Amino acid sequence: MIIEPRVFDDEYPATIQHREAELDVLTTAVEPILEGERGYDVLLHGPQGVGKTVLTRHVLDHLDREQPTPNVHVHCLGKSTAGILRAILSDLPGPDPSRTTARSTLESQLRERITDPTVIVLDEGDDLPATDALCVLQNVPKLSWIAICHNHNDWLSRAADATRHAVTSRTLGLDPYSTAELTDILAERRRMGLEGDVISDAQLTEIADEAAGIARRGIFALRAAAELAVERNHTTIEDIDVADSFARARRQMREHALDSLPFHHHVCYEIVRRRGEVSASEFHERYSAVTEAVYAGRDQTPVTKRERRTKLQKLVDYDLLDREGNGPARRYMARDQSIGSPLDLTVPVP
DNA sequence: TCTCCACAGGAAACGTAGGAAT
DNA sequence: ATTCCTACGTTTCCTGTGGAGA
Repeated sequence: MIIEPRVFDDEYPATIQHREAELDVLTTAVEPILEGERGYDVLLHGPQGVGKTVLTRHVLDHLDREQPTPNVHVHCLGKSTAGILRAILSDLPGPDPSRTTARSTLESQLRERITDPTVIVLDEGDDLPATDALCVLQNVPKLSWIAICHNHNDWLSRAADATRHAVTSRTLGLDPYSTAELTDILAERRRMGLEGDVISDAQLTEIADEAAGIARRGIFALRAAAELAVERNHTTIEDIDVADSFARARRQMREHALDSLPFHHHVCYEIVRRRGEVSASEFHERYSAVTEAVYAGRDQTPVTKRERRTKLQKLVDYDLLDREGNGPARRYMARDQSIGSPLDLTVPVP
């Protein structure tokens, strides 16, 4: 049924549909590069899964075909200024900087290595204003950047004046797609990734509608529907497969997110998940009760309350936990209690 | 309404691993 | 071999906030 699984991956280079105006703005921003000049800096914003990264890749691939232009894609989430600079240098020709190379050294290496127009894509850049990375990059003559974030108002209010000034005329927002637009996008994936007519137009529209304009959600659901049909020995995707696809797609996205997190996060997640819902005080009480068993024989040691709060925040950001209330009334709950940690954690339930 | 307590989260300090310099 | 330097993860300290109880 699925003839080309890659079609449903985030990185798959599909054609860009229903983003003509946005494509134009981004293309104009990199146009000076064709004249050997530095491009314009851009802030690209919009909800998760509406194609910000895909659009950026498309524009840079097109630019590269017209005139070979180095570009570096950096995942900024959780990185410090030095971490971002190091990631850029690692991707450029030349020796990789070490973990402890001084920041000032990284800055001068960057200026030395970037002699031709280069574009840096700062993906997941919501926390960039808290770092000095943009100030450093703005001082590299031939370098321009495209920062990708979710909430641009918040981003701009936290950004340094120079940064805000650089993107005032080039802040570009991507809205969720309409159901009709997303149906078109899904139809293309159907054509490239699935056998014949295994799914009807009406079913595609249903998926698009349920995805509420979020392309990634729709594409994941389409793949999930096909997987379910195969597992159930259906010759085509049936309505029941479509109906069940959304839960499976959400589950896959969350499992992937949990997989990517380190040990402490798994401990915190499991404590909340096994209870379903806990208050902050119950959480800390439980953490203290299980640490001896959970951390026994490991390199890591239990973390303090303050650090646990940071881990919980990350789990909320990753859509694995939800929370309600403020202060002492705050409660944490698992978004999907059926998703367990892939690590075999022994968190005894009393 | 006031006081107390626990939590949230920002900022600074600290300890450590590991690369660079001597 | 040693000493120094750096980034990073974590802890410590702190201020602000909200609910519970008097």
